[in-house]
Amino acid sequence: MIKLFEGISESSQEKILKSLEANTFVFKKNNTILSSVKKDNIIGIILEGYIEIVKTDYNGNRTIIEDLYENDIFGSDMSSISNSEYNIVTKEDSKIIIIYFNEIINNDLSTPYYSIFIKNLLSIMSDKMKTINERIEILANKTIRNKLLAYFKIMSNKNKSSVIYLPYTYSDLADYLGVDRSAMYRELRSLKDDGLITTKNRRININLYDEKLFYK
Amino acid sequence: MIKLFEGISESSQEKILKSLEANTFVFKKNNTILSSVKKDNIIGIILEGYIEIVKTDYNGNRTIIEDLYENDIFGSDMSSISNSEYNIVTKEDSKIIIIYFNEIINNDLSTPYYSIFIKNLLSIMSDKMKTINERIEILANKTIRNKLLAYFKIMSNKNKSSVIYLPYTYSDLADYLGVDRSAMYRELRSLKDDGLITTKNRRININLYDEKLFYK
DNA sequence: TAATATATGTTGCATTTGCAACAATAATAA
DNA sequence: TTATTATTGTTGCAAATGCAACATATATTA
Repeated sequence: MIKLFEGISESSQEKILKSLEANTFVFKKNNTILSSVKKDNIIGIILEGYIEIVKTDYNGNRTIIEDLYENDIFGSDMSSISNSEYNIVTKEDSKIIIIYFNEIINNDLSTPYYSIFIKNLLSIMSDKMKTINERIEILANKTIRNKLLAYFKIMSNKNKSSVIYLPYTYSDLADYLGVDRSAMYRELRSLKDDGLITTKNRRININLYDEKLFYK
Repeated sequence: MIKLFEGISESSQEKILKSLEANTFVFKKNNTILSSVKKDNIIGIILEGYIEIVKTDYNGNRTIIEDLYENDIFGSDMSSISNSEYNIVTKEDSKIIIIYFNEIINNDLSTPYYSIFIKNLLSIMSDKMKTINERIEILANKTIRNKLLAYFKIMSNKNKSSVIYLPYTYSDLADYLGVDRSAMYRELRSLKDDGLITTKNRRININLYDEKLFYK
């Protein structure tokens, strides 16, 4: 079920999409679907699949901005004044809708179903802001250790479990945390040595309970 | 002019605020207006003044999350699953509106002016997402030098000028960039030595043009 | 299957950074 | 005005980090 269309009949969905000049696209796995071009005024909504937004700067430094799944949105949050390149890459076969933000704002379709649509969008954006802010909370930490711990805590809270599964490789995690991969490994080892985590492949068990050690 | 009410008559504004159970508050300078308590479901809109959102973690590490002026919003973006404390502090006498987000979503007031209101909010949230994302772009840099440069570039682009004025102290800047103050000073000196910036108090002139040096 | 590419894991070393501690200046309050 | 507090500016040093260069293991593709 697509959250964006919650409470809206299929025929109304079509009317909305038509009036917004929205387009649905289907992409195969591992395709760059949008690079730097014209992502200023669009909102993309993932209907199916798994895509990743990756920033590459002038030095070739890769940063994973976010991983997006069904119901997630992108576009409204990409900085247009940066001189880095954002790439939107499918990690699985994916289906997305692209809407022009101005169309949403300027459309004066004041039907009940359109107002539900807008509220759904508002709600999705609010969720997304929380996600982006968690990212800031992680990145604002000064040490790799604390970045990892912040990441683990947030993931663990989300899953309501002390076990988390990395959604990507450890290299990607380093890119997500904005740190060097080998340095991150050192810290992971140190966390293991301190008994704060145990890992098996991309499965990480977190012992949150020894708070003193946790925040050393 | 308050962007949130753009295109809405004063009488309609009142109706909206009443139906959303919104409250307007006035605060004197240097007051903590909301601490950790119950900020999950609210949106605050700054009508007048200047407020700052500051995160303090278990170790006393301070992070400036954002500085907010007229028309800015807060609340929808604060992570509720973190174990850090967020404080919202007035830096000047300020006037804000607090709205419960659920009221917005669940309100079925489908009048034309309410739909304008929602669109205004959508637009404000979209702007805010851009701002938050710029923050990520800054924090994702590995070195203090590059964080500073990213910050300068973004500010300079915003002002469309190679001169920027820090909106706060250099100590605050360090907290904003998530780095140690003295280490930041060293980098500032190095940037000056390389001729990339000149400073006079909180006025910073940026020489963007020597790109090779800029991204060394 | 073999060949190739990607991911994991480790280390030495130079650089960057955080921390603590200090002095000097500027801003604010009594 | 003077006293007090906050900000600016600097330094030595230990710790953390990035970088480069590996070896090994695991996936992926031909």
